[in-house]
Amino acid sequence: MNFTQTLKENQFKVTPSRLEALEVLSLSKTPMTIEQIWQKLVKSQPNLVTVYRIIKDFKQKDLVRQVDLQHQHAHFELSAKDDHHHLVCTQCGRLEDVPGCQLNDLVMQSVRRSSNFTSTSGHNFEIFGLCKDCVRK
Amino acid sequence: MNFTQTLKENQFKVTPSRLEALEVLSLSKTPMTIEQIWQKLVKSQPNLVTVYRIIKDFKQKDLVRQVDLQHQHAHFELSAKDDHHHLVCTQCGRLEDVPGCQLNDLVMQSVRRSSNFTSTSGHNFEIFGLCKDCVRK
DNA sequence: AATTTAAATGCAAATTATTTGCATTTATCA
DNA sequence: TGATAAATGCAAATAATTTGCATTTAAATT
Repeated sequence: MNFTQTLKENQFKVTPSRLEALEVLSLSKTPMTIEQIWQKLVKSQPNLVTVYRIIKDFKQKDLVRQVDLQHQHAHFELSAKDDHHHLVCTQCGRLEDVPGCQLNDLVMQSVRRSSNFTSTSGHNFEIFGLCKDCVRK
Repeated sequence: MNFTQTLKENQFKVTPSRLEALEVLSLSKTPMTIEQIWQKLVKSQPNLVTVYRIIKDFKQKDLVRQVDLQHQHAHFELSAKDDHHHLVCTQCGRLEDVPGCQLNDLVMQSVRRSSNFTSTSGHNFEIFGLCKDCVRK
């Protein structure tokens, strides 16, 4: 995928931080916090505030989606990644991707029945429980 | 529902704040923030910190579930309420309950296929989009 | 009913996450 | 190459949540 093009298509100026942010997100197998993204931005080394702003703008343009794992901070992942959901350990935070998404019919059905909404931009589906390590304790 | 009994069953001391918190949550049609719960606690008038602690303890015992609407603070609702999910407006925050939950099979299937998890305590499913008022603008 | 005790609460202060204001720099376009 | 609007950095503000510690209270025991 061409990050420069992605940025241009979304009316963003092509800056080193934004390019590297896209790269970092695309390489990550799990949703990342702002702090985690920031630490991976070794080439551009932007200010933490800049990372907040970049990700916020990406979210607004639906380039990334926000994932809430009920930790103490938001997580983000590229929207371009395959639709999937997550298993989250409520004790240690351990995370597992659940590949594939069988929710699209349900989403459409929900919208069809709604009187306030006629379209959607995305959805989140997280499953909480104890991972095998935490069950032992 | 008998709130005193609910508290005792969960090894909580029966205090005015906890009783009223359960009452307030049970009367609410939408998930509430800590601040909103606090403002409704007119009889017991506890400190805001106490509300944080009460809800945290309730969550630990699965009396309430946390709902993330991607606003700037967490929301909570009684677990006893029917399993359902939410339509959330990404612009104005407008919220609509989607009654019923057809996700249990999917949750069980996900767990069956997982190597790290063998059980779950709950799940969240939120659908994001623009409500009809915000679409107009 | 009075006494004991662990748990619950209040208050002040700390911590963490996120945002804002403003001055400076930089990507883009004429 | 120069002009300009957007992007960035830095300091400080705000918002959400947590912690420490002293005091109060529910409930178990006498």
